Amino acid sequence: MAKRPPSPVAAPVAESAAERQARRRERQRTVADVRRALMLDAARAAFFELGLEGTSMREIAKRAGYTPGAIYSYFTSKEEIYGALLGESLERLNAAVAAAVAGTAGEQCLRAGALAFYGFYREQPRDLDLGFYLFRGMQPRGLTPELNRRLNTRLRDALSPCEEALRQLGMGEADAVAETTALFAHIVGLLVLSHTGRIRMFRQSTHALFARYLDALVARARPPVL
Amino acid sequence: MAKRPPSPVAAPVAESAAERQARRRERQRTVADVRRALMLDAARAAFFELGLEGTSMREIAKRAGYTPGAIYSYFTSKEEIYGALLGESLERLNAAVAAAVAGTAGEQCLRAGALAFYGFYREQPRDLDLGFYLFRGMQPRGLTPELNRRLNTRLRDALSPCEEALRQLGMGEADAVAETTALFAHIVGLLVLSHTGRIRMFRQSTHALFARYLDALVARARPPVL
Amino acid sequence: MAKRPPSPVAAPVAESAAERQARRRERQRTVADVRRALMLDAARAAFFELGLEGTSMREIAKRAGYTPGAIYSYFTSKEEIYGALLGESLERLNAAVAAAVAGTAGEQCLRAGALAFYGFYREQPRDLDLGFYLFRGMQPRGLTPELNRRLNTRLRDALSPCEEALRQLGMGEADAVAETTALFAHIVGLLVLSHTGRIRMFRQSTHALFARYLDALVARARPPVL
Amino acid sequence: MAKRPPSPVAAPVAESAAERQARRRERQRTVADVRRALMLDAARAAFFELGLEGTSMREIAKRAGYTPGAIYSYFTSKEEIYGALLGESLERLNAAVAAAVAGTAGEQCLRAGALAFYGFYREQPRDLDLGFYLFRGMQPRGLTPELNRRLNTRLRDALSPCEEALRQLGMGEADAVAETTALFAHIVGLLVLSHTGRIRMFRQSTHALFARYLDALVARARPPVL
DNA sequence: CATGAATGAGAGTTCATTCAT
DNA sequence: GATGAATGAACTCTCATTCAT
Repeated sequence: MAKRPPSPVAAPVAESAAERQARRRERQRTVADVRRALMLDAARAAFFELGLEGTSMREIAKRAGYTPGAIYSYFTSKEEIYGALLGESLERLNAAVAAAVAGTAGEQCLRAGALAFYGFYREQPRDLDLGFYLFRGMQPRGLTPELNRRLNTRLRDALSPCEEALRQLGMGEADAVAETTALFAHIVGLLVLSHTGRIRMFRQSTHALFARYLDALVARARPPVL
Repeated sequence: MAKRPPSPVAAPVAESAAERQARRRERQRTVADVRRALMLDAARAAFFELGLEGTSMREIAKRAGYTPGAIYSYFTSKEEIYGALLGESLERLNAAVAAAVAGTAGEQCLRAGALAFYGFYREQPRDLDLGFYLFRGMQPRGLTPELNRRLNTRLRDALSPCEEALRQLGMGEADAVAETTALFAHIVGLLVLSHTGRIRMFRQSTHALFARYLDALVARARPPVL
Repeated sequence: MAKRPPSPVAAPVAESAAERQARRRERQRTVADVRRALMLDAARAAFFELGLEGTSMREIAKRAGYTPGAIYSYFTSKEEIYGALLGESLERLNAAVAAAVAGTAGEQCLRAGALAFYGFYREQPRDLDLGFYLFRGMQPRGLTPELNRRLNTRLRDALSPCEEALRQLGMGEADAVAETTALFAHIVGLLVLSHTGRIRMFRQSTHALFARYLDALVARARPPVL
Repeated sequence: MAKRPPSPVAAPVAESAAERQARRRERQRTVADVRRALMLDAARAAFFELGLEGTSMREIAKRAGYTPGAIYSYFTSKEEIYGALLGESLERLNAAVAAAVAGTAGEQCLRAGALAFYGFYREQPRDLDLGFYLFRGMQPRGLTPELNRRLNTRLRDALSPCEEALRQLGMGEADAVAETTALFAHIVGLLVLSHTGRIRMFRQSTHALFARYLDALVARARPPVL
């Protein structure tokens, strides 16, 4: 991070005007970076506390100890802040995963890495919001509890044929429910990834992935006969 | 109230005042229903085009051919509109699933039902937004394509240990990538369901479900030695 | 109230067309009066419960069992309702006073009448609102309790010279406070009456009345020397 | 932060950067105060012209030469404006009273103070509205002059027993009318003070005060026989 | 670089009143 | 006479962003 290269042979004499200017520019850039980071800290704290859409530029500025206008010296828009925050979130994610898999291999590595990834977002949902452009932090606001229950029921209704089929295929009660829930989650996950364009980075076809999941599920439900 | 003098010789076809009033009321209710549906159509179109949070009451009114105040004759708030729209979305979902599984059983039913569920949201992402309160607020605008690519890379980096582990366990190249992507989707799906409270309706523990998924994945990666 | 004059020589034969029409008109007017009264009842109840400015035409209509438009068949505007309500309030006031003074005379009458007048408004502040065009029922809304206290203090400060003077003139502590409060009330009362034009009906000069009050107060404070 | 290179030969008159900044801050605060006062002026003018509830933030902004949003840099809500205006009104009241009683004592002080208090509100009724939350909402518009006259008559009717009693007790015609009017004003004043909670600040009972007034009135009406 | 006042657009909601039916 | 949908204007307040200083 220290951008000033150690001058190997420090000239005892006065530095040239050009050198002085270069050093000054560098120092300024460092100061600017610090302040930028300070604002990002404020923004992250605000986002995590108030949600993406509950956070105004005023709020960020206040928390950073600046006035609204000052932010625009470091970021061109609110969205740029969002982008910077997302980048930083991903660095933390990578660090968490790397720490978890350090010194492991094979199955242990798979389990550790997957759990770290899962745990990262599990513990800090706001990072998930950040990662998938989710406003409002996915809270059911304004829906009466009763309406919410009714809607949940209908959602579950749509999955009941699958649940019933799993039982028909010989699955136990508890397993059928668990597998239906997992199926539901898998579908939602695939779709969120698909709609946010995240799945493209794996060059995978959403359809193919889903077909694959279904095959494995059927295999689990109808165990090898022999 | 009956202003019509009693006709001494009531024609058998003439309807009574009460009947007329009843018919009038019904007609009005129908008209009201039609207009309510009209507004819902406008709201759905607006939501689908502008996103949930980009849609204002003014916009809905304009699309429906009304002034803002008129909406409040049919809905008490913006959130009620959202609720109505969500309810209707779920009805369409159930209809789609029911049609797909009609006359099937066992594995065929499982596959048909799951595919219908998946396909419903696949084809109309806004229904997914609706169903999971996904307010997509900031999207690409602030994210330059180049930044987006860089972020995607970092996201993928976080999953590379798992991918590598799968290969170590003997999985082929293509399978390893596919399973990693599927793992990613499964995690995101579980988390979205968890944060929106949808998983509660199955009375399942997110952690247990994830452990189960991991076990199955390991089993797939390291086939029975027999 | 019965508007139909008793027909002295009731013709046993059928009444003329003109008579019939007259009777019908009268009946209709009676019906209309009843409905008007019904709406006034609803309006009064709403005003008394929600205050003058918290009451909307919708609210009045709902309480009367009608739709908003219907009101306009009986009143040309919200303000006309207010006028009618005020008239009716004054009738109740007169009835209350009349009942109180019935069978009294002299001092007893004075005391009974004044107390009845006072008690009428004391018990039902909304009638006071009505009588003096006071919106919001005179509640200090939106002022923090602390600010309210501060302002009250400043108001009292403005009266403290008078209080001090009363003590200087020989009045006891308690009496001085009481007389200051009474002075305050008298001033406010005179001004409210003056600004609402109510004092004109007595053809009295506000100034003269206030001078008179002051003279009496001085006399009370400095009792006759002899 | 100091961008000015240190002047090797500091002129004794040159102010330091800190001084300059302090001066700048003060100037800005003064400017802000001026603008705040400007907005208060606009608000007062609007209130005085349109009444408290007829004045919107838009109106205030327009009169101050700003857009609605600008007001919120100086006041957090409409009610805060109201509070500030009321506070300022009370300061003017205190100044007026203080000026009037300066150098007086005893009876002279009592008369001067009371008259100043009375005169302050007499000359500017809107200050009275401000001080007692008198939102005059409906006023004459809906009350035709003729209806107003009729209502005034009924109001006077309610007081006629008292007027008559005063005459019975030996009071002259003119005095009876004056005392009745004064009684009316006193009642209204007490009630307004009571309903706005202003009487509480004197820790006086409205009832006791009214009884006291009545006693004094009776004493005036029936002079000591001696 | 930082300020902070100001903009301008827009948010959801309410209301008295009108008028075709 | 009554309905009730609809209007149109208004309401308070919030926000990202700009810009002279």
